[in-house]
Amino acid sequence: MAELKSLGGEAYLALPPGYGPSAFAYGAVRGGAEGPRGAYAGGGGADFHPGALGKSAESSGEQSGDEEDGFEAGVKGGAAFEREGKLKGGALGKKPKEQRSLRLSINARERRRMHDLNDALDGLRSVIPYAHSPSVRKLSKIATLLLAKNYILMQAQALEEMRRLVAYLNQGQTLSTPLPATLNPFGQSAVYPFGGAALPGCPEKCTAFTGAASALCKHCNDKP
DNA sequence: TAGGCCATCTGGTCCT
DNA sequence: AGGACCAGATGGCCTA
Repeated sequence: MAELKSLGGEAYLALPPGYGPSAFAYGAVRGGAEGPRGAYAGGGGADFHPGALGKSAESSGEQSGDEEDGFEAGVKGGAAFEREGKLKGGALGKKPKEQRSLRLSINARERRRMHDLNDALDGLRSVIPYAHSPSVRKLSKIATLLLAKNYILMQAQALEEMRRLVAYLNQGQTLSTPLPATLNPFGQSAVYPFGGAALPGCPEKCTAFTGAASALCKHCNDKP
């Protein structure tokens, strides 16, 4: 988290209570960051055959073994399935063997879908600035999403501040000139909250800025 | 041991 | 009809 704050200089990359350091920065790898735990080694299915679901096959669509593995009697959901004694196909009057085959196919698709989702989350993690050390536990899903959101907000504000600085440096131009729509994806009313009040210590210069202490403002930095 | 996180199964719903 | 998406349920693993 320290790394995050150092990048932004502010707390935009901080997570809400509960998703903070305790959520992922233990400094301990949980079964190996990309290790067995993440490799669907067993997952939930009590009788699920771990070996058949290696990471290599998950999102590639190669679920050749799906039709066999995972549907032993004791599988978690399978138990429910047995209990219910019905499913879509059953209602349609399919033979039990066809029902089972259809169910396995649906399960495999869902598994693949979730693996793709996890791959996307991994991709998101890879571009979020946090400690990517093997000694640091992988960000949880919720932490990844919250951190990504804050990171986007931080980048948006930095961009806005940079634009205002450019306008300020170009003294000849009107500081209040709105940015072209093409350069302001958030429109006139930005989604990120910061006001336009002058900084107390720098009223004559910082009215053009956002109201937040700015590392980009020379006057703010000069004044004690 | 409790709580957090996760993978998987499942049935329902919506869309093509 | 088949596929995608979703939410609930279940159970395993890990950490405090």
